[in-house]
Amino acid sequence: MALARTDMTLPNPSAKRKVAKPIVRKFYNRDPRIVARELLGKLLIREEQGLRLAGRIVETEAYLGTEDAAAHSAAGKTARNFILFGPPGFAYVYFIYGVHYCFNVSCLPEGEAGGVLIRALEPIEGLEALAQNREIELSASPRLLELRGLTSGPGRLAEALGITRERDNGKDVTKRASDLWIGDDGYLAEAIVDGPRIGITKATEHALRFLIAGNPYVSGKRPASLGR
DNA sequence: GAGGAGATCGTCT
DNA sequence: GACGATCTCCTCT
Repeated sequence: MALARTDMTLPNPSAKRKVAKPIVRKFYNRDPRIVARELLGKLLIREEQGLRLAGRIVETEAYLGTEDAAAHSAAGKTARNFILFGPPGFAYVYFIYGVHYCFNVSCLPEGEAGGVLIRALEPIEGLEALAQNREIELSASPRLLELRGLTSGPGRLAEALGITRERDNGKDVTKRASDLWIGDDGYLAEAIVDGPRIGITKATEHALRFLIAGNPYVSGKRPASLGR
């Protein structure tokens, strides 16, 4: 696994970017392993009251269907996980450890379970609002470590974007009309690495975690060179 | 810097 | 009643 680079530039709001377009549903109508890999570099966007919060997806995990012991869908369809068995391109949000929400996107055709967990984002737009949602006060010129704490982890990014089960479970992320959607601004993730999923106890032998090599905003243990 | 434990509650058996 | 796709704080080295 590649170590994170430390010379990564901080988000530059004035940098020229293409306008993000929603990703079509057929993108999600594929094997979660492919979707998880190709979602890297895309934008997760929350729009509310004329304000846009956005982060670039830098880390994902694929969860397969009933054959994947670590997936919520392993035991079959339940009141909680029915979104995973539905059509592709819909948000599956669940509450974990009594504290955190986690955001997934459903994959595969209706009737087949599969999903991709979004594990980490690189903050791109609405940094102050993201920090406010996390109850973190950013300094005037925030350092990498401050920004990293906003969205490096499933629970953190959900909190930063104000994602909850009540509000977002079942939302269509292929439609801009949703206030939570996934867009493509043409960014291409150059180097992608994979490895075992983390935070699980079953089916740990599969390399179903994908991340952009060298991106400092991924979750997990921070590289020693980044400091505490 | 690394590792461990507690928090806290929805879901499933 | 047990467990969990996490995070944060505290202690130890």
